[in-house]
Amino acid sequence: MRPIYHPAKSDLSLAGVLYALGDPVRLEIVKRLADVPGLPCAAIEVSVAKSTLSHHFKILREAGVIACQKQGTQHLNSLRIEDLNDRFPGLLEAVLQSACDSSKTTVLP
Amino acid sequence: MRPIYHPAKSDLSLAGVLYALGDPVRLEIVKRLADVPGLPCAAIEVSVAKSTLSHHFKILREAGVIACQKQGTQHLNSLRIEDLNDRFPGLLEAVLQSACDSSKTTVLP
DNA sequence: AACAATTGTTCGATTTTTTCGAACAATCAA
DNA sequence: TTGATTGTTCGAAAAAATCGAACAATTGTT
Repeated sequence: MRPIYHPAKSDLSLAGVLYALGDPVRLEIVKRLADVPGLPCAAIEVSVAKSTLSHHFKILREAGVIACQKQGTQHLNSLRIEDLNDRFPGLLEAVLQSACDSSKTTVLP
Repeated sequence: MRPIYHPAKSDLSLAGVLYALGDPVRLEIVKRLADVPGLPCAAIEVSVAKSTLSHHFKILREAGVIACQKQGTQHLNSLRIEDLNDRFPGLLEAVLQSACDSSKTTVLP
């Protein structure tokens, strides 16, 4: 497998990060990773096809929202909290607070 | 012309707002409106077709990011600052601060 | 009243993105 | 080896973005 691409912190763009966050499935992924860092893709329970979920992880990764590390057959994902806070102070906190405090965030159709 | 649709504050979704903000053109619109409330569409200088710009305004409006009021032939746009702050505390401030980078950071009421 | 100018929306076609299932690749365990 | 697990890639279909042209609403001018 090819090495997994991650953008440098300095290459993150606000529009790119907001775009990555602007999808219910991806927002759910981010919310879960905020609670439990290091989750594999399969630990996210959403009602989309496996290939679509893989696509969502790729969007998040290439936007710089998450980092991904191979371990065995799994890909362990975590939020790039420090990088995000450094480039966009307060953004992640605001997103996570809004995403979690309602707790009725529906991901399904 | 039909009356212009604006979602109620309670209908705003985080993913919808983030999606609306996750585009360079729309982010530029929001940035300009943060500086100068009440701008008509034509005051935004971006390199997209007029019809595309109209589409971007519609996305922002239907996500609840901006409100739009007809006055003559113009549509005066402004950010729904209070509604956004009420539903997603800290989000707009973080976005505007990162979007405007080191320049003036006049943000919230 | 016309008539044109200004501002923005809507329409139809093209391009781009998203989504899905199926096939593929990598790793581990028996 | 074989099988199970985890995730990616491929090709086609569905959805969304973009553009230019045409349209609509209002204002100003003749």
